[in-house]
Amino acid sequence: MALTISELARSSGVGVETVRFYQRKGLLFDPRPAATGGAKGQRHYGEEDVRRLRFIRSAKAAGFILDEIAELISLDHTGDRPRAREMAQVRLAALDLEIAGLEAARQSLRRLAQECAGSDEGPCPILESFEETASCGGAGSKTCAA
Amino acid sequence: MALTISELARSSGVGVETVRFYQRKGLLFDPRPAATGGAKGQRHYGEEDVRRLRFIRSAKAAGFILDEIAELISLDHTGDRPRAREMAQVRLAALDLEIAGLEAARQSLRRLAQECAGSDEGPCPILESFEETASCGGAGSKTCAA
DNA sequence: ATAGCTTCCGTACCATGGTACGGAGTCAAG
DNA sequence: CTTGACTCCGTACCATGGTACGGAAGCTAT
Repeated sequence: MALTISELARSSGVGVETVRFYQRKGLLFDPRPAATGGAKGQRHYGEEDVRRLRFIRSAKAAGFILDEIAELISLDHTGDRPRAREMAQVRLAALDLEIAGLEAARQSLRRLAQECAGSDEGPCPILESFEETASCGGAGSKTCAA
Repeated sequence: MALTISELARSSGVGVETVRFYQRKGLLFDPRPAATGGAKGQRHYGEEDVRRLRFIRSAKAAGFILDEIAELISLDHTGDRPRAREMAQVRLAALDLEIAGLEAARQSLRRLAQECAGSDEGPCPILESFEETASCGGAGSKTCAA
């Protein structure tokens, strides 16, 4: 129940340097305000830190950027529900677009993989295999959503 | 049928600077080898360039990075089908993981949005709403796939 | 032929999310 | 009480994918 930084890092599958990076960003408690842990120079971590680090990983997976994650964490403290709801809904909409884009891309890609199958006969039109997927209906992650 | 760089850019919804960036990266024909267009200093673009630019956009949507897209374009010229198939399948597998991750994230996010709904009563556990989504089964894009 | 918009080109800069380095301090075991 | 591992901290560096800047040269309409 009193983890070192490397144990905390391992507990969530990130590197020590990443934990320190998150501390600098304000996503995790920073030892510099001393007075928190116990020892003078060295900080130890507990359940709360593990939970926060896991939350960061999950929120990142949902497509939030680190600055937004910082905001979410502060919202969790202040309890600003309208803002929390808004952020969730905005991200949800973007997520739906991203997923749709990736699914369209998957179709094209499957087509490419199948047409270029066999050994050497038939078509293998790499450039053409995506042709119908232009415009934002089929485009993806960063380009069209976000 | 003889576009300027800004017309080419607009035709695919990117910026002029982006087109030039792609040229530097080797994704699009580069005017510097002169002898291609017609005029001395200024280059004009045709259908081929538009198609390539659109391909880049689609391949990016499928999650290929620019270096991979450069390789795909060269494969289209050399006709190395096994390599093309391999790249498509690797990306396809990664894409399936990414989509699964994003869909898991969507569930969590929807839960968050719903629980923080209403006006002020009931729970709004921002940090907890992702708790069950740890590990790679529910993690996403960059972190777990790729 | 001169103004005013593009183009060309190199170079520099930006955000995002880390990753690495080097030196000093701390801690626990032998 | 020294050795070796781990920590702290600032600072620098990295990849990815652009975006911006500034000067020269070209194109186009008046």
